[in-house]
Amino acid sequence: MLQLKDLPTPDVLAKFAIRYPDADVTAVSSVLQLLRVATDLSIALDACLSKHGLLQGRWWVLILLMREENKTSQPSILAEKAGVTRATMTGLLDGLEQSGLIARVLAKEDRRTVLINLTDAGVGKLDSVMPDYYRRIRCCMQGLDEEQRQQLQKILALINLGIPALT
Amino acid sequence: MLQLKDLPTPDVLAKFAIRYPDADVTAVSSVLQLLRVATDLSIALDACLSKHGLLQGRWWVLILLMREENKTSQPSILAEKAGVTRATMTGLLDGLEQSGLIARVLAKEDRRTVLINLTDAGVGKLDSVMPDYYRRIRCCMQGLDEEQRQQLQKILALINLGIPALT
DNA sequence: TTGACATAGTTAGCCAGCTAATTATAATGA
DNA sequence: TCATTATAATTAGCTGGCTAACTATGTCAA
Repeated sequence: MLQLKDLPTPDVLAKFAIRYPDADVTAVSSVLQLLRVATDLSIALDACLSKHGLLQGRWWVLILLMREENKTSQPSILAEKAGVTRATMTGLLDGLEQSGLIARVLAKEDRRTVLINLTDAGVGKLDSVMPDYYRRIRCCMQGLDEEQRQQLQKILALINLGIPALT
Repeated sequence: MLQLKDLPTPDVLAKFAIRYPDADVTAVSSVLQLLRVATDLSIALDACLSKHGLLQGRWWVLILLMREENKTSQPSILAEKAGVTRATMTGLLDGLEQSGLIARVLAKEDRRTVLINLTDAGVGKLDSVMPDYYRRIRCCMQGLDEEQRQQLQKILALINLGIPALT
């Protein structure tokens, strides 16, 4: 995702709206600001993860495993939940296995499947990352009171409703 | 950016909040939903661009040039405004030049700089993409009235304030 | 039983970002 | 003046996504 450092000023938007009458100025500026804030957030959180030697993809796999009762799952399920292809998940798991944060174990009941285990080292890694990560999220949301957080969630849900119609 | 298909349910969040007391549950769920909606939006808009044979990076360069009075700029300035490195901008411009949408012209006053011109074909490409793009944005924001759009912008600005403190 | 199909995971190769090093030109100060 | 430093753009090589093709295993119906 691009960082969109230079959002259009109102007069630039207005000029584009003259050339392209389909433009809904307040919709466009809202969407661009939304994309921009999300990108900046994502970059800032990436920086936090990389301080701990992690990238977003691998970190998310650790979280997904941590959610499981027995800290175990399968590559295809992890891929689905993380929103990446199975090929990409293979690569993520390769990296995590090399770092000793997960272990691959062959399943007995179906020899096609591989079970992915979060190791103690993996749990330890999360225990060192998550407090830092959560502290940062708390910090950047501290300017919003509970009502504003609910407003945000409601508005995001409304936008989300419109997304399927785009495809 | 990951697609985050599987956001934590409230009870998963609560369990994590027990292990990691720094977690601010409503902050975390707001941020995750924000990232998720933004990613989905970005993916949907990418799909729109790719129908027209464009990728986000190249398309954004065309827009930046279109904003200029004389439809001209420089690689380093474009890189800064698009939030990519100059090396990446070189690659984006290579692609656009091959498609004939921009032209490189050597500057006379400083022979280190290259002037980038949006060609007529480049303008034509924007003229075919933008109406479609704007129509989609209008469509996904149509569920929000003017007041909600303003609320969103205000809330995003508040979050944005907190981001610098993260780094 | 066995041939067709489905599923799990991996491999190979592409692409668009990135950093670091390189080339060419300009600006500056002893 | 000319050595040093700064700047503009590019090139080379890395990485983590992707798609498509492949291997191995399981399922199911004729």
